[in-house]
Amino acid sequence: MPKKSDFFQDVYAVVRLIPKGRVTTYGAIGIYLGAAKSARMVGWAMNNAHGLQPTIPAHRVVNRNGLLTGKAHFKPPSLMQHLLEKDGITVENNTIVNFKEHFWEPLEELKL
DNA sequence: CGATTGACGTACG
DNA sequence: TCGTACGCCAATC
Repeated sequence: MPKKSDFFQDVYAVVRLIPKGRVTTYGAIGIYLGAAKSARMVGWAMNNAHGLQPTIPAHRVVNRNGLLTGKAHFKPPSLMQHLLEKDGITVENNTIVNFKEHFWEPLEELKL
């Protein structure tokens, strides 16, 4: 059977591997997959991941600025911030506080 | 099948 | 520092 774009599957795998209390960026995932310039595809993967199983912690994936750009796609939109705070992450003005400290880079954690 | 859109990021002025 | 332009690739219109 032909398998679908491994790119999307890989995105889901990486997002699922994000530890609790940590966040990453679309660009970081794209770089890890070897598609640094295809950060948009990561976003598309999330869009497709919405509602699929296992649950994808997309709330831990934000843009490079630490801004919850995808919060509008959650149900309700405030759910994203809620989940992040539940993980111990402070969110203010749709932006992660101390984003750099919470940043989780797949290349450093998965390269092993 | 062509044009537009999109949960991004970088480059340029 | 801010705003605009472009690239990237898949899905949608």
